[in-house]
Amino acid sequence: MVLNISHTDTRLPAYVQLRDDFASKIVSGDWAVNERIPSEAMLAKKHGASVGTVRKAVDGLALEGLLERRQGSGTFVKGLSFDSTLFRFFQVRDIDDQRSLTIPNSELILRARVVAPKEVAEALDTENVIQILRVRGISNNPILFEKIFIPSSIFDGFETIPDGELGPLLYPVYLKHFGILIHKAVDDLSFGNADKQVSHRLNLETGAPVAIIKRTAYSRDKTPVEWRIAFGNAAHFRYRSEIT
Amino acid sequence: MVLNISHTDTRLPAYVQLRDDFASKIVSGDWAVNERIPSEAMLAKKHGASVGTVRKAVDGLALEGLLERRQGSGTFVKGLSFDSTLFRFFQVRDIDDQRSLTIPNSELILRARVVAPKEVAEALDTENVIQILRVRGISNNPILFEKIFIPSSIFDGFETIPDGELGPLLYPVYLKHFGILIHKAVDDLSFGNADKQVSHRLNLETGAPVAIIKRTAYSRDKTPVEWRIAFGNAAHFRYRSEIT
DNA sequence: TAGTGGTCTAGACCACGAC
DNA sequence: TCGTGGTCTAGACCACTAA
Repeated sequence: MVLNISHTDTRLPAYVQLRDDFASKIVSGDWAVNERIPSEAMLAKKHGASVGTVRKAVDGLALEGLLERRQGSGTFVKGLSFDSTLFRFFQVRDIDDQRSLTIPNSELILRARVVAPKEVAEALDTENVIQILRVRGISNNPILFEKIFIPSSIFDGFETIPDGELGPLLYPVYLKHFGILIHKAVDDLSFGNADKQVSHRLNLETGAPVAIIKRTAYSRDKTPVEWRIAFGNAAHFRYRSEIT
Repeated sequence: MVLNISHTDTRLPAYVQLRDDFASKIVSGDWAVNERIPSEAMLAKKHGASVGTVRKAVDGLALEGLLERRQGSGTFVKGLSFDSTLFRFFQVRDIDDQRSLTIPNSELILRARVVAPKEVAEALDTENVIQILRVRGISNNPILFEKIFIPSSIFDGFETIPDGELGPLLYPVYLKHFGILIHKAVDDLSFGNADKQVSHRLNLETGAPVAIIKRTAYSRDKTPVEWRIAFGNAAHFRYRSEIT
C-alpha cells in the first residue's frame, strides 16, 4: 500500500509542492517582502529538484504577482503594491479626470460579531461572521460607505486588534495577522438609491442615486474569505475594469 | 555583418517567434477553430526547434486562451466562446438574479465614416474612423445603446459588409474579416443622465439615470483598435468584474 | 496499445546587473 | 568578472484518451 503523506500531499507534481512551499514562505514572512530569495540553483539543490522544476514553481508565483524576477539580479518578493495583484480598484475621481490614485482614508465605525444575513452566509458558507462598517473618503469628503463581513473562524480575534494597527487598507491586515492573501475578487456593480443609513453616512439625501458594489474575495486556495457591499455617490463614481 | 531577417524579427527568442507564427496561423484560419493542431513533436521537427521550445510557445497561447491543451488528445484551437477570453462582459439582469448569459440581439442603426471626436481620436490615435450606432436588447427590450468607433485604416470596407453578415457580436466579425483579435479591453464605468438621443433609443425619459461604459479594446500587439461608449438604463444595469 | 500532452532532468550557452 | 535569471536542448518516464 502506498503511504499518504500528510496535508494535501496526494502525490502532487513536484513543482506544485514547491510552489505552495514557496508561497507559504512568502505569506508567513519567512521570505521578507522586497528581499531577494535564494537563487534557482540553491533552491534546486536544497529541495532535491532540478533547476527546471524550481523554475516552473517560481514562474507560477511570478505570474500571480507574488514574486518578481530580475534578470541578472535575482528573484524578489513583491510587496502588496498598487499596481500588482489587487489594486486595480477604485479610481476615485476628483472632479477632473486625473488617474491620481489617492489612497482614501478610512474611518472605522464598528466591528462586531454578528449572525450573517442570508446573502452573506451563502457567499461565505458560514453564519458566524465579523462585521465591519467603515466610511472611506478623501480629506473629509465621504466617498464610500462599506459593510464588510469576514468569517470569525478564519479571522478569530479581528475585533480586538487595536484601531491603530488598522490602516486604510484591509488586505494587508489580513495577510499580516491571519496569513490570508487575497488572490481574486469578483465585483458586481449596480445602481440604486440611498436608504437612510447610507445617505447619512455619505451626506446625501435619502433616495439619492448611489452605485452599489458587491464583492466576494477569495484566498489563494479559492475559499471565499470576505464579502462586502459598498455604496458610493453615483454622481462622483468611477470604476475601472481591465479584461484580459 | 549580420543579416536582418524581414518583419519584426530583430533576433527575438525562438519561442516568441514560434508563438507569433502560431498565432497568425490561428487568426488567418490556417489552423481552423476547434481543430487539433499538429503534435508538439511534429511542430518541433518542422520548425527545427526542440519540443521544450515549442511547448513554451504553445503554453503562451494556451494562457491567452487561443489554444486549449487536452492531455492524451492533443492541442486544439479555441473558438471565441463565452467563458474564454473576452466575454466576462455584461450580465444583463432579467428582473431576477439569474446569471443566464443571454446574448442580446442587436439592431444596427448606422455605419458611416466620420471624423473622430476628440476623445476618440486620442484613444485610437487617428481621426479617420468608422462610426457604428446600435441598440442591443432582449426580446424588443432595449438594454444598451452603443456608439462604436473603429479606425478606417484597419477596418477598411467595414461599412460595406452586408448587414446579414453582422451578427449580434462584433468581435468575431473583426476576426473573420480583418484578422483582428481583441485581446484586452479596459472598461470605465460611471453614471450620468440620458440626453435626448440616449433616452430616445432606450425608451426612457430625458434625464433618466443611465450607466455609462467607455471601453477601449486592444489587439494582440497592444494597438487600440476600438473605442466605444455604451449607455444602459441604470435601473436594470448590472456589471460584473473579476480581479485576478 | 499507440499517440498525445504533462512532468522532470542535467546541462549548455546567453544577457544582464552589480561589483 | 561573477552570479543571476533567460533561453534552449535532448531525452526519460508518467498519465490520459481514443481506437
